[in-house]
Amino acid sequence: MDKTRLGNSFFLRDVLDVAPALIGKTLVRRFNTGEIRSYIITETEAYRGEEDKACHASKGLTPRTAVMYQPGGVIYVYLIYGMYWMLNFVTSEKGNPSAVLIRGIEGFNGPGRVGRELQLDLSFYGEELLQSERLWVEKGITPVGIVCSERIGVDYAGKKWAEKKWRFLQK
DNA sequence: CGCAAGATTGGC
DNA sequence: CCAATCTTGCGT
Repeated sequence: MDKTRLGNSFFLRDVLDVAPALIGKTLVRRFNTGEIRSYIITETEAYRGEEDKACHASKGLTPRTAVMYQPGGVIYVYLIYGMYWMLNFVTSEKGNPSAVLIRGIEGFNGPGRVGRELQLDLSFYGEELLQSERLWVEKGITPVGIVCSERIGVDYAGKKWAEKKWRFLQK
């Protein structure tokens, strides 16, 4: 096991700490062909607990959100608009359903493009980042600067939650 | 059981 | 502006 792979202690923190900390980290994907590609994470968004109306866990514990109730360090993927797989990492301790959406990696901006590049599918749901042979996160670079802004596409959650500046990106 | 909307993207 | 494409949650 690689020494630089980020373990559960990295993800067992508040999602508002983990989301910005992921900027500059290295996302590693080992494809079925055996090819390994690495990408620097450039943009993330935090979704924080049942009270966050923009977070899927605001619907409570369902088959879809169940993985978010696990301890941090596992993968949460879901299909949106029938064609895009969104990549998320669960954070926080067990029972505090939060996750970080990976909105951008170097060369690929937008969560849909990220999922397409990484060739994600439902089989990644619940996979542990510390154990996975095909997707994990490693120590990366020190970002020169991180800026935050409002999350994208969550107006439906109402003003209180839509205006939270929980989107983080490399300056 | 039907249906509207979605943490999006790309084309017209 | 709007279609693609399908899962999910909610209303009936």
